[in-house]
Amino acid sequence: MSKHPSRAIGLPTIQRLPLYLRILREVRGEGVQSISTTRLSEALQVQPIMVRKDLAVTGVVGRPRIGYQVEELIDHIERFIGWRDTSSAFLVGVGNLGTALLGYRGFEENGLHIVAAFDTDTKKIGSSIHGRSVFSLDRLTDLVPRMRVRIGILTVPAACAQETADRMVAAGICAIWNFTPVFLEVPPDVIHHQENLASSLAVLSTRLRMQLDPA
Amino acid sequence: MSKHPSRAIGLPTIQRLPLYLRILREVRGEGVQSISTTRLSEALQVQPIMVRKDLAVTGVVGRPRIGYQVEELIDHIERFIGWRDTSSAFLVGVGNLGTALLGYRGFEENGLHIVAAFDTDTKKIGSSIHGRSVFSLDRLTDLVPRMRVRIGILTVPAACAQETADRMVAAGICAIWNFTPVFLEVPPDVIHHQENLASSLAVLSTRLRMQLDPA
DNA sequence: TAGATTGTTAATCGATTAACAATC
DNA sequence: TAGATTGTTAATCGATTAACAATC
Repeated sequence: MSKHPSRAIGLPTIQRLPLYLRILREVRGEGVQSISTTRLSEALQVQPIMVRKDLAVTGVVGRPRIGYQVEELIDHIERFIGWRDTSSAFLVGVGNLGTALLGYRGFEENGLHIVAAFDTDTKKIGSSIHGRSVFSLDRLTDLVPRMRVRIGILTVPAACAQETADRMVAAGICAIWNFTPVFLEVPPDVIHHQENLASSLAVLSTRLRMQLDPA
Repeated sequence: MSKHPSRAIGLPTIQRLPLYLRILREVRGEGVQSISTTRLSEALQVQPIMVRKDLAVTGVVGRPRIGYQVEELIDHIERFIGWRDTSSAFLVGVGNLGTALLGYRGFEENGLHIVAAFDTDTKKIGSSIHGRSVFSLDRLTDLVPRMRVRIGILTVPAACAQETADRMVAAGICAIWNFTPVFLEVPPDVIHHQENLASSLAVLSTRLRMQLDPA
């Protein structure tokens, strides 16, 4: 029961943990029992010391000469991230992106279960998309507490992002995963995490521009 | 014609540039002519000094007391990122995510034009999705040079990610935007940028876990 | 002019990397 | 035992923030 230092875990570290997890699950599938940071660092193309530093935040302990027990390491990472037991989520906004996320398999293996979707379009309400019912947005207030859902995935058009977020908050959602390009204002106790394709594209575009036109 | 220091622009800076751009386009639409870093920093909830540092990399020059010319600033940011003239891209893998990206409007305004899609599924080949034709993957080698496409968007299943990336590279693609969770091996002159939903989810999940169970 | 804002130079902070003792 | 690997402590590097002179 290692007590983590409780505060100030770096964001980069948290972002790398799922990358290790993916490799670990892969080698577990191959029957590998233990693994060294050297091996992990090769797969991810980072320095071994960084891997050790990252893994340390989960409280896992390795053995010199041997490395880490794969099973134990997976367990520690999953616990640290909060992926050990599945969280339920609602998805609001069944457009292109919303539909795609409903069909995405990767969430389940990372402890996220989208239990239902919401929209304001009467043509969509009552239908079922990738096995999940689409409810009227009006039902949110009712269903969030009843189904004890804490996570809301926001995939509505930018124009109604803030308004929809407000409704999520009012319904009792604890964390909003925001796929719109809008900077939301939410109360300080509500977790807000924004996904930003434009930022990501900018990295790609800038590199490409620099390669073609170094100046 | 300010010459940027050419090397070592921080990644965080590049990722923030599109965020400024979004605000700037918004205020331009309202007829605003000039804007201060104070104003921008409020909209994005970052420090004003960071905004000035970020904008400086684009070579734009502001005026004390006034701020920056909105139009000029937009122009500089777009040029820096390489969004001034549109780049053509191919999308490979027309599953859930691929389909959603084909329907996403945001790319066009950020200088990315997806001109066609590719797949190996004969049921999809020959069809049209969100206005773009779906070709057989075999046509990639032929069409990349012919249409002078430099960017490839990879949305195939994880199992065939590396193989498909290899075909992109062989066809002459310069930059791969990888939406699979696979760490690709590509030649050093090929730009590779990986999108990772799991990393992003981990940030949200960890915060939620820490809020519920601080220890 | 007075004062708000830019842009530069220095200080702080955090993340990555290096060095090395401990250990199986 | 010898040697590979962990984990800790120190050094480096880069990004953010602070201070302040320059300027419109």
